[in-house]
Amino acid sequence: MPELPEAETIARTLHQRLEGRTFSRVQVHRADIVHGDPRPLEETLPGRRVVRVSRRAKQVVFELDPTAKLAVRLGMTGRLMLVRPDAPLQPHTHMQAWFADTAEELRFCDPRRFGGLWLLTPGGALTGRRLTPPGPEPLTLRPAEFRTLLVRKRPIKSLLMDQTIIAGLGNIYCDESLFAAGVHPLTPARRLRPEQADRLLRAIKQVLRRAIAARGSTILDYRDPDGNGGTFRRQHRVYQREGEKCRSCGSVIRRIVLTGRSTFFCPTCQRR
DNA sequence: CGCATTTCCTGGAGGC
DNA sequence: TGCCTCCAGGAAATGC
Repeated sequence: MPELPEAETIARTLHQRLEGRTFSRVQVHRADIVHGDPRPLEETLPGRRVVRVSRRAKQVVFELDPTAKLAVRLGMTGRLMLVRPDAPLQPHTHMQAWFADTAEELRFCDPRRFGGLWLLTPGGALTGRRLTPPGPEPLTLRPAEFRTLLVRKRPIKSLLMDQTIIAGLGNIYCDESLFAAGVHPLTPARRLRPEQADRLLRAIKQVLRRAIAARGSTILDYRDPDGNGGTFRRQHRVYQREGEKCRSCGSVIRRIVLTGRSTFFCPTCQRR
């Protein structure tokens, strides 16, 4: 499930390979995964040049010239791939794009279709699914601002999972950050002491930086544009380790369900 | 209003 | 082996 580090890895790879390239042809196989400007991508993308590929929250964003953006939400199983044009077409490939100045072909695949593409143009109408503006980026967030986000009494984990509060954290990196900070996931956010809040933000940044360095976590589906997995899973301390021993204290890692999501933590290292 | 629960969707896992 | 049911999970909609 692509979260911030996976989206960052994908965006960096695509930027390296597609910067300056101009779309020549696009084929959409499922129109219902495209949102935003209602004009078909087949007409709007060809002729536009890729100025930059970057990441915002968990989205991969293509900045184009003439001015437009293509935002890609990967959802659970979304993949952006760079392939040779003769590569066999995998099931659930919803879009293919070709370029005027490279043989590489870009494909968007998403079996579960929780993801999608948003074409954002100046003054363009917005149709289809909504792209809610994400909260602040954790890697550049200042401690003082982070503390002001923690005024709710919701459990800290459900707050960190809320993309409108803070962008880019999903189930894996929430659990790993809370462990690294020694904070119990059910702690009401407003009950965190300022020093705990500061420690949590430092933990979030460290976990994300290490995960980016490892090119993300591959559990089942995640792959980068070249089909390679990330290796951060080896460094997981709690995520999907229910019943195994805590690497710090030896206690048995527990799993609870919080707002419908599996939540893993060490009952000793993360006290209420 | 604030929070929890349900919905979307498919493939993989587990039961028998 | 094969069929069936269950379930994960991000984000939006719905419910309380």
